[in-house]
Amino acid sequence: MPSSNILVVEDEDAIREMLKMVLEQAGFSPITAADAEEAQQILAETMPDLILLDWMLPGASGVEWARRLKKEPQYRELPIILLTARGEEEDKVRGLEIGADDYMTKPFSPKELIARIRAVLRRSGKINDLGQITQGDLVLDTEQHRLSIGDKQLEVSPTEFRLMQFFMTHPDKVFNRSQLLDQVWGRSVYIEERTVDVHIRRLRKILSEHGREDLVQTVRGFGYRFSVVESAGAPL
Amino acid sequence: MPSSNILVVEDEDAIREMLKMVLEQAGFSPITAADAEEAQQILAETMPDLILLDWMLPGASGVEWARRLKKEPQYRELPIILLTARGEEEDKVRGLEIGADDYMTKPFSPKELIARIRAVLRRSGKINDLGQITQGDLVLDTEQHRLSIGDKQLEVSPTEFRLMQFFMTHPDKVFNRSQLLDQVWGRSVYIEERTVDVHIRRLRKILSEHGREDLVQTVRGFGYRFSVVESAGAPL
DNA sequence: ATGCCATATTACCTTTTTATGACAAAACGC
DNA sequence: GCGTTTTGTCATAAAAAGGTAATATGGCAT
Repeated sequence: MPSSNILVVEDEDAIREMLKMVLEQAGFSPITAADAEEAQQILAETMPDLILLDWMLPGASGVEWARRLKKEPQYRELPIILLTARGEEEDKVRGLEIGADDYMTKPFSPKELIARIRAVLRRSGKINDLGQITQGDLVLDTEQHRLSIGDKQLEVSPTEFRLMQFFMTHPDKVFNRSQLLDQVWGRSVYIEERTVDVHIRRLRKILSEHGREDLVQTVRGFGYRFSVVESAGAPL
Repeated sequence: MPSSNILVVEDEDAIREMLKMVLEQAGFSPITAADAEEAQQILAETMPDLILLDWMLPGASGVEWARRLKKEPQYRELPIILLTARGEEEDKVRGLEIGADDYMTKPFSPKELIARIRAVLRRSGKINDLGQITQGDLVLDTEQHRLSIGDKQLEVSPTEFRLMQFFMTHPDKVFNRSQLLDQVWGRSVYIEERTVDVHIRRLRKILSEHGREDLVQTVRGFGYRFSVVESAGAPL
């Protein structure tokens, strides 16, 4: 698996270098820029998987640049984590307002930074440029309309495909039956909530035939969750 | 009641439903009311963590109701976010005057709304940036509906989860059984007080299986307290 | 040492929730 | 049209959770 490219936009040399080191250490491939202009040039050449952006930048402010980025369709889905010196709520709200995916206040621990980057990357469902969504060794190809594990094709019905697509683009989050009906079947459909159970079972059956047992998890009293990470309480 | 309860008071059906969906999506548990009266009834039964209140309501105006609320000690600390169609400064000032914690003008983006709600909740010490509640090395994630210690998942039942959530959002404070029943089970439930003991025990059992022994403490004659700090009386 | 009271623990039963299997209607491909 | 697949629903089975009551334990005052 090629490592994720992280575009680091930070004007202070020391911090930029520090970030670069930390990211490399964690197995990412950082590309650095000192200001928005330089970052823009890099963007023209290569599409990173995530941007780490300093809130305060000389010239065009980082936030301003981010706002512009988020208006361009090709960059809309590019996750951005903002870095700021201050931890003021107001900033935070404004940051998230413009579409940042997360927010960190300096000083922060490298550990936390890495954790958040991973979280954001995972949340974004890692859609690659081929229109594929990957979760673990599952690959859902929207263009080909195929779901596969490795090179094995899974035979899924249309509804199962949509359900799977929704799950894979929203991993690790619980949804109740009503939400699933809304999202997968479409709002304004009058369908028994229990029907969701049935489709979940059908999906599970197919997955289990390929040795994937616990991807779709029951959250009793609430609904279901898709997750590629271990769910059970690991034995001590 | 898996996560933070948001009481939504909004008369327009469409907007109310939209808000409900957005909030659910974000992992909150919305409870809706169409007017102040209905909202008042809900308040009598369950204490939400935050109120989203429409400025203009039929009958008793939302603002009027909010003002009354803020006079009652038990509701004083309950955060309120006002929603209004107009963006007039005058309104805003009046809104904040009566004690609203934030203010949003329609139309607003769901993302911004969520960000503000989280900001307000966080200010009141209830939730972190990611929608998680952290106490020591315990992390309760409302979105994922997971409770974990480090990367180990704890298997808890719905009631245990709610109980834990309540404890984690109200650490270091003693609650008697009646209060716990009200808060965790919801007012208007007739349940034996001793039942709380049983659930406390079940929670303790799970926690102790992961080496956390004294998080839920007995306060003889009063009730129980959750605390991650060392209980007094254990000299090194 | 004893009685009392509050909490802890255990066992049991009921209710709630989810999983499953079967079936018929609907949609689809040919 | 006709056979096949897909889909939604129901009835039932299975599992999990919740609540209660009975009992055990422990601290404390007498």
